[in-house]
Amino acid sequence: MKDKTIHLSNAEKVGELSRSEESQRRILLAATTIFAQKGLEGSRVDEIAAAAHINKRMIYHYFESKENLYVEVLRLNYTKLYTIGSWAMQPGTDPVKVIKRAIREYFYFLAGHDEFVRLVSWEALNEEKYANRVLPQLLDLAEPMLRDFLQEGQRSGLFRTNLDIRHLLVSINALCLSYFSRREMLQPFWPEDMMAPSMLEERLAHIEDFIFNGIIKHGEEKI
Amino acid sequence: MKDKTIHLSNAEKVGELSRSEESQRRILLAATTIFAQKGLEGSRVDEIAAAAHINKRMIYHYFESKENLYVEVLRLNYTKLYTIGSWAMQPGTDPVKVIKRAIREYFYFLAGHDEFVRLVSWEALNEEKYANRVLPQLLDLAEPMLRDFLQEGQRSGLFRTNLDIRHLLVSINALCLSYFSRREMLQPFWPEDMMAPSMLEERLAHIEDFIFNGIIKHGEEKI
Amino acid sequence: MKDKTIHLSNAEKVGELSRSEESQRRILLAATTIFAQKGLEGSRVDEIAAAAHINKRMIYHYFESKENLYVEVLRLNYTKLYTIGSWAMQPGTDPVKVIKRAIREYFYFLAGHDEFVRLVSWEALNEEKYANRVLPQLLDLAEPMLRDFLQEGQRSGLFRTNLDIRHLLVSINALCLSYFSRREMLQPFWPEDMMAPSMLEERLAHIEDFIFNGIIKHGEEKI
Amino acid sequence: MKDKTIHLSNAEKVGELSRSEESQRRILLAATTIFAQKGLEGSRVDEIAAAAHINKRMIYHYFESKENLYVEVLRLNYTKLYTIGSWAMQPGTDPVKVIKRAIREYFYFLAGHDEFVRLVSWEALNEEKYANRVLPQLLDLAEPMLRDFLQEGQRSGLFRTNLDIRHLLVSINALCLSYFSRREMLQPFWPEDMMAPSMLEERLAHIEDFIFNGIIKHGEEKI
DNA sequence: GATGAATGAGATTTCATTCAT
DNA sequence: GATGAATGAAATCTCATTCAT
Repeated sequence: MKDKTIHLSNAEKVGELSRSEESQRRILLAATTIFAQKGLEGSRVDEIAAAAHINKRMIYHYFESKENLYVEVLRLNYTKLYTIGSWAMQPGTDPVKVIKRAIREYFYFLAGHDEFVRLVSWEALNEEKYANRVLPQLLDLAEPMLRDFLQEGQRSGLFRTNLDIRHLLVSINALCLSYFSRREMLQPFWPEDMMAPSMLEERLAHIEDFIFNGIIKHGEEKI
Repeated sequence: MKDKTIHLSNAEKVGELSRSEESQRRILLAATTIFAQKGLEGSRVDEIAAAAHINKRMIYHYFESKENLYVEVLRLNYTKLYTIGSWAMQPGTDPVKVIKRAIREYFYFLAGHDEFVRLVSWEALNEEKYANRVLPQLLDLAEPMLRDFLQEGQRSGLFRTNLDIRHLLVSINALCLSYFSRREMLQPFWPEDMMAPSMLEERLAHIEDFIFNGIIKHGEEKI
Repeated sequence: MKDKTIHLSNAEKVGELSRSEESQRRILLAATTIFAQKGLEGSRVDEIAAAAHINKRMIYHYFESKENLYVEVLRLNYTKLYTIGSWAMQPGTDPVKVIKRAIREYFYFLAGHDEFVRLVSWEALNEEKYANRVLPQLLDLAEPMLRDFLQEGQRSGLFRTNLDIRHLLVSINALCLSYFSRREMLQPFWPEDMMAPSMLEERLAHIEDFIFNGIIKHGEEKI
Repeated sequence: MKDKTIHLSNAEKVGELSRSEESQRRILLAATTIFAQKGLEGSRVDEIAAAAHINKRMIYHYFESKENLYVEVLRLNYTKLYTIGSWAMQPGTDPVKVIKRAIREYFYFLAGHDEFVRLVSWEALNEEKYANRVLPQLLDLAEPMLRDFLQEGQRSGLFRTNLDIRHLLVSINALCLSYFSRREMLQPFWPEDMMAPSMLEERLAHIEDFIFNGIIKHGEEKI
């Protein structure tokens, strides 16, 4: 009951999950969907149990409380990004290509993981109360990776020297995330489904353009 | 009870509010604070009544339901932005200055209205369910203003011709808003209080820089 | 909600209780009966609400939790003994009469307050966990009274000098209380209803006999 | 499953217990501790299973229900007193010594068996509901023994003739038991740990003093 | 218009017990 | 005989809403 991470039983290290592990995974998946949709307060344990096809009692057996389950959902989903991250930030010869690739990976991760986008948004409103039980460990893991990646970008002379990396990261993140997190509101103004491949590529192109060029016609600057 | 907007009674058009109007205003202010903090689900009618120093029954008298009160809170706060907006988007001779000024106004509006930032974020997660009862009217009012403003920007040759205005608006909004909406998470990485005047100016400078220049050193582009 | 003691409202200092006070009193009376019967764990809030003819919600409104209600029940009932106590330990000329009178009062208090006997017994098993939230204040009030009473007893030469007052009190209490607290088990061995007046007098006589042939200096007996 | 007393299997009448018997004994011991501490309602089957290092299912296998297990715990522990009793009530030449010895044995049995003290107290509050499933048989066994013992006391002229034996037994029991059952409450008023050998002897001395200055015919004392 | 008391429906959590292996 | 997973019923507690004055 102490250690909530799911261990594979000896018998079946590969592939198959024990009955208990399978149940826990079902609960986590159902809870991810519902918490992402309705937030911690708005979600009902009954609903999660029904969606997981399991008796409500088992949720308390495995996760001790609704709140705790929520934290585990965060852990599971935040970890996914970390996993993608290690892949996305691989070095390469062309620094522009390297950064474009990282942004693309991140963007499509968000496109493919609506629950993640929403969980992150709930947590922003929760003042990261629950995420803070999970993030420190993940950041410890991710930080060296990210640091190397950024240093490489600077060394290669990609970033203008007067650019504050902190602000840059906040901004890139904002450009990617907001397309998804505000979708409900923006969709009416869009020519077609914002999740259509062409629209996604369009947004990504805009982001790249925006990042690499700014909005002003070159040669016309007079700031 | 149909029309929820507050009309001044004939007797006191100027300045003073009747007892009833005063109560309604107190409720709306208290509700703004609490809904902004905890969202619709997370807020308690009892808490709002206590904060408004009014009997809970009165909330139902004036607003009929918690949900309805929430919608009125949205209306009140969204209207504030509209009011600022008319001022921020005034034309001028220098198109760069005009747009910088608009961004600055918006940025400092957000800086000064944490409740607005949060209400907008809750609504994004609510799939704009409640905001949709309020936004159409406001957008009808705001749209011509915004359209004129953007056309002026394009006519003056400020925006690169291949720039999609929709994306541009989404991006500018994202760059401004995310600094505030993710503050809780970012603060630990910041050198000082993110709301300190110097930090706000720094962020604004970054946004302008970002918008007008992109991240790459000019002359080095090879995309 | 802070102060759980029941204050009479200004309007009706004498006799009548306000609606709210009446409800609280009904809850406390019902809870006394049920907690005395079944203990904290064994009692159901639903049952108490039904017995008090009130909505369950009000119990939480007035008392915040089942546990807290239990503590207030203890306070109410323990206070009764304190009230009796001030009357029972009045001084007099004949020390033997004085002490007999005190014992008689205590004994008949127990006889008439089965709930008290049981509440005290539950608390003994609860390791006085809840009583400890109540007793300190009551003991502070009762102590000087008791101290005077005992000193008077000693000054008058009633108690043998080698008698440990602490043990004496424990013993007198045990002799009185056990008749009631073990009644269920003893009744089968008794000739008639243990609560019948004659049986009560018989027990009291035994206790006096037992005590006075124990605590009095030999040669001074005049019972 | 009808007869809940534990029979030794033929194979191992002496010393060793079979696996099954060992399990049952472990359950009974764990259950004794926990039921004594928390009572029937307050104890959790899970907790007992954990304490007995056994699967919960086995408790149902051997004892059918929690309630039934509780009864068996009572049987086991009440039997202990009966066992001691036969030893404690041995006749002797000096009737005063005989009775003092019996009281001492009983007193130290209680001192050494906190679980017994508590189980007896829970049962008093349960109105002997569960004990009644166990006591009749034990009393049948114990009664002749006790009767002989008391008759011997009377024949030898130890008890004053006007003494009601029933009351006397209740009183002696109360004097011994209350020291332990009210310990939690009394301890603060005691000079040192109430279970310290010296304190126990002090209490026993008080009891004897109390009893013998009470029950013995005057003029015959020779303590 | 204003208030304090009350309520019913439903939320989270708990627990003795049983199934399947 | 033994085990881990599962369950249904019921407990405590919560909250938006309404009654009575």
